[in-house]
Amino acid sequence: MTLKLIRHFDSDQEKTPMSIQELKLGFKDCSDCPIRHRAVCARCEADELAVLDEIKYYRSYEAGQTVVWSGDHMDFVASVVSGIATLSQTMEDGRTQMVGLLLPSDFVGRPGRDEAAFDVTATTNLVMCCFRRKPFEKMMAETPHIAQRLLEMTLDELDAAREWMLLLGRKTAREKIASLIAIIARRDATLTKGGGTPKTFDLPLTRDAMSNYLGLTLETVSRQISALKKDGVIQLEGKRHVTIPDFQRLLDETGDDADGGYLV
Amino acid sequence: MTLKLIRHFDSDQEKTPMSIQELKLGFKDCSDCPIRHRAVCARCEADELAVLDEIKYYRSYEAGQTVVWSGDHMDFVASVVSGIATLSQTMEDGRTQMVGLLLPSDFVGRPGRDEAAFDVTATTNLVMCCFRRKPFEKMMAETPHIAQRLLEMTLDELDAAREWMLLLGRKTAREKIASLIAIIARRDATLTKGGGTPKTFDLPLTRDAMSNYLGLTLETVSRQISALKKDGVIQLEGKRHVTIPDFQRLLDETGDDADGGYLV
DNA sequence: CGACGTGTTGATTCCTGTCAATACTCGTGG
DNA sequence: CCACGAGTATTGACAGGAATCAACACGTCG
Repeated sequence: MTLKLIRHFDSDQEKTPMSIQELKLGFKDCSDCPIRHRAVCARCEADELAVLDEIKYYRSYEAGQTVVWSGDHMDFVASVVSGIATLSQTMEDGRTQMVGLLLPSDFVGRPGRDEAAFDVTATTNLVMCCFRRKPFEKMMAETPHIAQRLLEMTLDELDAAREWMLLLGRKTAREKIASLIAIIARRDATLTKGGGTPKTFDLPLTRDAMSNYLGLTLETVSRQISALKKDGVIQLEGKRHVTIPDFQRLLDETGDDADGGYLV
Repeated sequence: MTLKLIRHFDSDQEKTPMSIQELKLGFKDCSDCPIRHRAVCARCEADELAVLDEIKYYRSYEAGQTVVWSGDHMDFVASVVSGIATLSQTMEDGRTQMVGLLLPSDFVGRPGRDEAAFDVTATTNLVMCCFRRKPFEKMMAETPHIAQRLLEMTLDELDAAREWMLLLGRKTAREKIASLIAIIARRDATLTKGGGTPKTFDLPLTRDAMSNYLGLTLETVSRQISALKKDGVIQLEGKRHVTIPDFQRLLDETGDDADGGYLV
């Protein structure tokens, strides 16, 4: 377990801002920020960052905590700095569907709306860089660099959502699992610069979270992972650590086009 | 059948721009345009419209025609002026999933990308207001009104895509059909100002298109429509004309929250 | 040790897909 | 005028894949 320097907030308690020092983020200011060149602030100049700095504060959550509930009042928007969060929807009878997977640099919240449309949950320990909503909106209207970057990010998310819709609507359970593993493997490769073979990484999601991502039950997820393992498409050490001996073999199982559209 | 004044283009033929007059659009310029206040140009001032006017041209397609194929080069972006188009993805073995339903005022194409990511098909006769991509991108960088509106529209689309993901991943066939009919009924009510009971309208999609929207087969769509009819949730005249005697009853079948989040 | 969270596996059900036959509408052409 | 075909839709029989219900394994933590 990591040190308990990351504080725990109950969602109905008043949350207090922290300074960078308190959080032990590992960086001092925006120029050292790990998401500096990918987040909503990516295009900002030094003077623009200074303005952002005025309205920002850090907040952290422990794995499993809810960041906001659908329908809650949200007085901030935020960027994920580290960790993973999920966006999800729940029906009255408890069926839930994940509708977004938020990774470092991803944006949470919607300018112009003060009510959360989805549940946001931290699936790992999570640090977010929050901006007070009103000043952020004002700044968006004044500094095109932010609005431009946000548009670009939103268009990317929309594309991803549409790929995801194909998966949910038309893929078999086996194809869904293969697709998810391929997505995670690709992302891991870009983060760690590990483009080699075999690819090795940890699944950052529980079976239950995977089932919510894929529109399956957790039993089906477990069965299909076992099947892919039995067929030699993946190898498992423990429950989470995956090795992919032949990435093309995995891609063949996803049902996607041979050339994929992605660079591998 | 409408007059054949709307010209037909084969997708591999050179497409020629048309003037407003040729197309018999029923309006003379942007200020009379039916989508003036909802499309990407909604926030533009008169002088900005004048610039847009320089780079725009109209194009029309007959029902069933493909507007662009996924992977095609696209030298324009566009707004739907009238008619309905769909965005869809197809897997190698022919399985297809609709990922967007484009109604009047909706935007097609992505600034900064010259290759279509999805198939765009006209499901009814369709008129689009096209902008040459390069000058449009230049203009976006210079006139915040366009970028602002596009961001707003893209965020709306992302929200809609996420609702759709819940439908695809977790709803039963019956709930999917009820949801689709409710969506169409709501939209029809906003267009025709017909908020009354019973609601009556035509389904603008074939059974096959509905199945692609919902991630079902057309047989299942047909069966569930028959079932809803048998149970008195909807009434049918012919194949397409629907009457909803009790809208709340229909909403109860969608699986959504009782209060819906939508104003009815 | 026992409780709990997480994950695997088995038996069974049932919803939806698949394959197939038929009906209806609309245009076309003999 | 009617036969014919194409496109659209309905319905039935059947199979199969995923959900459901249930038992059990494993590791961690108190």
